[in-house]
Amino acid sequence: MPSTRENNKRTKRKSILEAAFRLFSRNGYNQTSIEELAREAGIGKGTVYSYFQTKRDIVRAFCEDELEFTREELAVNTNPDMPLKDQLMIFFMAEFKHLSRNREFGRLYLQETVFPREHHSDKDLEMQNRYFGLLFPIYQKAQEQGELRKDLELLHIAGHFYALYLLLVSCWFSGMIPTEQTREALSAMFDQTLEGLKPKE
Amino acid sequence: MPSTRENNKRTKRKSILEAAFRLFSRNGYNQTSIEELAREAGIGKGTVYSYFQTKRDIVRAFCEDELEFTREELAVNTNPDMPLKDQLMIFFMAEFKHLSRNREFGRLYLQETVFPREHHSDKDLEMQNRYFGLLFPIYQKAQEQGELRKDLELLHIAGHFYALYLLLVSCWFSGMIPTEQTREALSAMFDQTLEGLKPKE
DNA sequence: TGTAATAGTCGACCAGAGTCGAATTAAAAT
DNA sequence: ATTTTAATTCGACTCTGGTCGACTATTACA
Repeated sequence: MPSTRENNKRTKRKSILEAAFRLFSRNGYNQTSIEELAREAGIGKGTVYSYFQTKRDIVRAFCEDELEFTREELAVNTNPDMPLKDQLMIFFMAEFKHLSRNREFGRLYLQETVFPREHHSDKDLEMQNRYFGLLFPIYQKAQEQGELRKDLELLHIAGHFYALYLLLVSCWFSGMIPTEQTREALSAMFDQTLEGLKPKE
Repeated sequence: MPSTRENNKRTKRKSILEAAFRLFSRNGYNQTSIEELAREAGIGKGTVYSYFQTKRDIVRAFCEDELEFTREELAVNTNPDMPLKDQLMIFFMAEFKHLSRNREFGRLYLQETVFPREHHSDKDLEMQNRYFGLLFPIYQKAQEQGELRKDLELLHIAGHFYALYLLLVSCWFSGMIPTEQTREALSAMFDQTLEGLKPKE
């Protein structure tokens, strides 16, 4: 029995996120006040804070939903028999596409995720595990097929590629790499790395 | 002739930074109000804002000073004849030491530097150039001495190691790597990478 | 030395993030 | 149906980052 309450809660949460998306996208994060946001969502200011702890948490929730969606979609469209390089490019470029569509959101989310004030919470760890769960099998298979050295820990491999992705994103944010060149840049960095991680003949 | 004015300005700027260091370190960034900071520095609130545009700029200025100091010190203590790996470890661990001593400052600084709202300013670019200026010669020499493949661009090499350092820092902030294990973790990642970047026999 | 121009200081003020407890509404108990 | 209990909503309120313009000290110039 879907009680009136639970129903209401989910609806309101969604309407807050939708209002946030509209307003943040149109006017920017800092230019949108919580009061305005509450008005747009048709509720009182205080109510917003019973759904989200802080203004930033709204961004975070939005990104997490979006990211999950992106990754689910990806898990379907990806083919585990492709070469490692291709799979990595598809994965990280999808991630980047999501980021570039929501530059401001993505920025705030990354700031807090990559350099968090507190140690990772359970929620963070869960997100991380889901991320690894998506990539580990790909690296593992690549090891089995001789595309990667077998003496490397999966975690190190995953970290290595993730680090390069972070660098790309950082360069993009700071304007060193324009959007059109991101693919090429990432590709070059991955090639360089894959060259080093493949087994010796 | 050091005019009364310029003298005063430098003194005040310093006293703001010192007060900020004391208060931010003791009570945290968010727990310290500008008014409190002004009181500690012995000036009015408005005056703080004639020295720094925003509260965060205070952190930024502090870090830039500190970073410059760290790097100058390093330039003296480092020996260009050491193996590449050793030099890199010294450089990045010095950087990390500075970070871990001022965790909160470093965090805020990295957030803005790695994922900036705007494209890099002239000041940012200058910092970056000074950074590259310190490392490029090291990589170049390593290429000449056969420690690194010669077909790689210096920028790519520098980016690669910097990316790994960023990852380390991120893992440290999120609690995945405790302080005592940072050296070991960085060392392992560098080994893995150097293996891939060295010339084929 | 006196006066005009300029640089530097200050705190009252404003706007917006986040809190709190009173009021309202839904669910449970009788 | 009525009362009790608990969840939810709300906006007045607080606190703080940042602005503004009146005030003061310094310098330039007559």
